[in-house]
Amino acid sequence: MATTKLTGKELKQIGYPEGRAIGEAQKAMEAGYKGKSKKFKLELLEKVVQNPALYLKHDQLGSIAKCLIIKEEAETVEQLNTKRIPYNTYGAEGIEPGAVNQMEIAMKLPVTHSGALMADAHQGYGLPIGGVLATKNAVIPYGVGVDIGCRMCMTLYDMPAVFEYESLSYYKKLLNDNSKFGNAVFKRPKGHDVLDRAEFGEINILKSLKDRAYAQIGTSGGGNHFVEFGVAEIVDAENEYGLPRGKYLAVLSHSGSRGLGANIARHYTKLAMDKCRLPAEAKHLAWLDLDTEDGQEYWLAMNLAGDYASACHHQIHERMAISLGEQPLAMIENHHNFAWKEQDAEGNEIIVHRKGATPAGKGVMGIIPGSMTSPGFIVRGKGEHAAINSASHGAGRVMSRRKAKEMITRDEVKSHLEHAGVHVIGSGVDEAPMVYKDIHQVMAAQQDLVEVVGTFTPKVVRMCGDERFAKVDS
DNA sequence: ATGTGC
Repeated sequence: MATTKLTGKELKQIGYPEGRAIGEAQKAMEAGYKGKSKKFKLELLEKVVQNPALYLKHDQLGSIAKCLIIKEEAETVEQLNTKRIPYNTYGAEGIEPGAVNQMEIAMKLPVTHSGALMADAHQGYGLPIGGVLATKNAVIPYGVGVDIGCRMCMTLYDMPAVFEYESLSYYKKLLNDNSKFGNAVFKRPKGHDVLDRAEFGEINILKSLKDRAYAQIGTSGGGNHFVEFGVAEIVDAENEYGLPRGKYLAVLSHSGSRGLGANIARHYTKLAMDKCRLPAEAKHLAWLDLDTEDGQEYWLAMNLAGDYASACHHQIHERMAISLGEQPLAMIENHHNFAWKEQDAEGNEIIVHRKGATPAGKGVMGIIPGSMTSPGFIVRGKGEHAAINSASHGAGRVMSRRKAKEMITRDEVKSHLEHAGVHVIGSGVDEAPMVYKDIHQVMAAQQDLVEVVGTFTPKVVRMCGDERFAKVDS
């Protein structure tokens, strides 16, 4: 019964390790010991964990014992290398020491091939945000990040890019009608091929995530995610879209894979940390070998989450195009939280993790957003091997969310936005423009990595209003 | 990032 159901926490208290044994124990108790008291169950399970070998052949408890024993055999303790592989840093003067420290730990992993630190780097879990890490046949869930497939997407329109007083309410209405933030979802979610993918039926964790993925498709979530109208200005006449130099009305979106990716990340991070034991300072860098079932499963699930994130953006832009009554001239998009199979300079396969970094292989197009009141950039990668074909994924935070809530007032943000002529729906002070680094300095630090094809100036922005904090609405 | 918890 619900009242006597054991929690993972209780099982850990009697000595159960993180991992499958906990789930097996819960299952066994529900199946064969349903009427028994909590005390009885806990005492029984404690005996199993203390001497699993005795219970291997037991009808109800054998599966728990198996997990406990196999786990012991599978668990290996990995050591860090004493020497770290050298790596390049871009814009070092603007990067906090915590991020550098995390990168240096990552460069000592036995599976590390190479790495680079981007100019917008700041501290994260395991690998810093703005960290690029190439490994040999291993994938690090925390090297991808919690929001798998977090990405940018921009559409450009052959429409006048004017934002006068009369047109503001029109753009605000389009944003309100065609995007959903926070917990909100569309009443009638659009279908998409990604929802029919076989992985949803083939991988256990995905079975339980499909319904919510269906409900949340086309939504943006929270945090630093946004959908905005603005002015794109193409400055490179030799661009691959055939766009003449000049100004365009543009829609820019930033979001990821919602609950789907978050739960995939959580599941496989736990699994990796369970199977791949590392010294405390590196524990979040636990990896999955790509030749194992878990590693292959994560790879498939990660790619599904990436495609789902992409689908969400495409639906946002599709809804906008319908409302605008125009087809976009071009769409530019890129993941910036993901892992790819790529090749090093000698042609060997490497697994490149970009955790808050823009792919910038030669000729690869991408978007590097600034802040609400500073421009973003449409960029073309230069294929710089020293940066592992990468660039920053934005300006980078200069102030934590918590600090922003302490230091910045709603009025300050309001007057800052007013002065810049930017109109905002939603957002909190923790996403105020002043919490970000100067994008121009960041771009200056990565001139060898990308060339600028165009700029984007936000005009009407929608973010997730966070009612717990001062809401900025102007 | 995430129904922000395990």
